[in-house]
Amino acid sequence: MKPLQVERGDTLANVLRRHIADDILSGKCEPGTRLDERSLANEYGVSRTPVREALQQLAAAGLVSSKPHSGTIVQGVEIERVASLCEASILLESLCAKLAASRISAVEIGRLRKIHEQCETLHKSGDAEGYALANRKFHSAIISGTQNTDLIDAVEFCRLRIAPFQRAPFQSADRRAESQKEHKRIIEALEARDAAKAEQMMSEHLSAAAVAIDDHLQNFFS
Amino acid sequence: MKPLQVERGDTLANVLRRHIADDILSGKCEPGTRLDERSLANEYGVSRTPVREALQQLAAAGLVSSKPHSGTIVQGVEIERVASLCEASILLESLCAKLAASRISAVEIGRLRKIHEQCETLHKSGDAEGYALANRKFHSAIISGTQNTDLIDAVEFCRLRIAPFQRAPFQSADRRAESQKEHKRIIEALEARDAAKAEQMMSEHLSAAAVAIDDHLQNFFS
DNA sequence: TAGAATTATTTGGTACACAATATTTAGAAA
DNA sequence: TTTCTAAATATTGTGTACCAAATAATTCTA
Repeated sequence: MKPLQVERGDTLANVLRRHIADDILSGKCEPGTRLDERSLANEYGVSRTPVREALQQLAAAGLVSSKPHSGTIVQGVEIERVASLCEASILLESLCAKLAASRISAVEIGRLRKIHEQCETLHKSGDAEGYALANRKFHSAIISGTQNTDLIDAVEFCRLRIAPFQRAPFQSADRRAESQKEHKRIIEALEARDAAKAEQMMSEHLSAAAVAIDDHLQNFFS
Repeated sequence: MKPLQVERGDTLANVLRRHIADDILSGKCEPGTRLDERSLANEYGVSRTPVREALQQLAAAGLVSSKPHSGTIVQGVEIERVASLCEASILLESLCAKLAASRISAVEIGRLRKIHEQCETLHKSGDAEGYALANRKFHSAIISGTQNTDLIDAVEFCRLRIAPFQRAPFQSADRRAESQKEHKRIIEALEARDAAKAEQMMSEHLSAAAVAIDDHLQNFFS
């Protein structure tokens, strides 16, 4: 039974949501896993009520899918769906990179550089999980650079869904090294305020990532 | 007490969510209105549980905002936020139009034309509410034309938030007439499979809509 | 073996109680 | 009067128990 702590101004349901979301994003809960309310309630030592609410929030975010009376499962790996997710992500994030080129602040670029350095350290130390996490931060930082909360929300909404599939490719040090080079080019384009180049670089980066994800899935299903 | 009917394979919470969402989108619940659970439960003759779940879903969609222990209110009219919403919507839907130009099926174009005709009828009969609804369908049809469910979800996620503010401008017959012309040009671009033009036309159309929305809000606050 | 009927299990919903917190109201002090 | 503090209030958040409804699993029959 895992102990939970709720800060003031927060709710148990929210804590649960984040906890379960972490388990999904970090791969502890594999896609396809059934999440039944009673088990989770027992596991965390709470009643069904907050568990239900947490699951509904996750369903709204698209991390799990639930059908009335037949429970909720972690969003599954349907290979053509991943392709669709990758395409959406490429389109949306390229758009963000283009926009961010003219809007991201100097402070934010500084933060971006710092994240990039952290990525480098994690890559060299072989911490694939850590790298995946830092990579997410890197992309979020660029999306935030658009300075438009509603655009940010929409794009993050899409990114959240693809997150569970983005970890796997980073197990490969080669892919991490490639990714680092691509990140560097993106930062340079942003610093140069070159919108077209930032868009182009982001598109190429995510296309490469998409290929890596697809590769991994193909291996998985053979 | 409003009677509710739940279809098989659906839940009361979902029915409630749609009902409340309609009330918000149609302007029956004005922005800023407090939605307390007990009142809603009494109003619909149900218990608090499904009401809570419906409200949480609406919060996830961004139609209402809720803070722990202090209830949920219909998302308010902050004028700079509307501008941000409009910009996000312009960017995302233009992207969709560009993509849809090469992907939308002939059947879908047919459906689009039909919706366009309905819009024409509603416009001429002076039914502003009906026009606003049909207008939403028109835009959704184009977004769906991208054939990418994840992109569709992300864009609709943004569109849902702006919906409450898009009704007002259509009170003006002039704006409806302009809108119709713009819609026509968009359809023609899509039929010609001219991606650049479809993108351009959609961007201009939504920019004009954004100006109309802003105009209306300025009048409202003076 | 395939299909139909039955059972089991899980979710969806109701009702009620109580705890926790934000908000408001009233009161005390400056 | 004003402002800060403290109690009162209302609403949300969570727990418990129970039942209904629907799906999933199982058994039985043809």
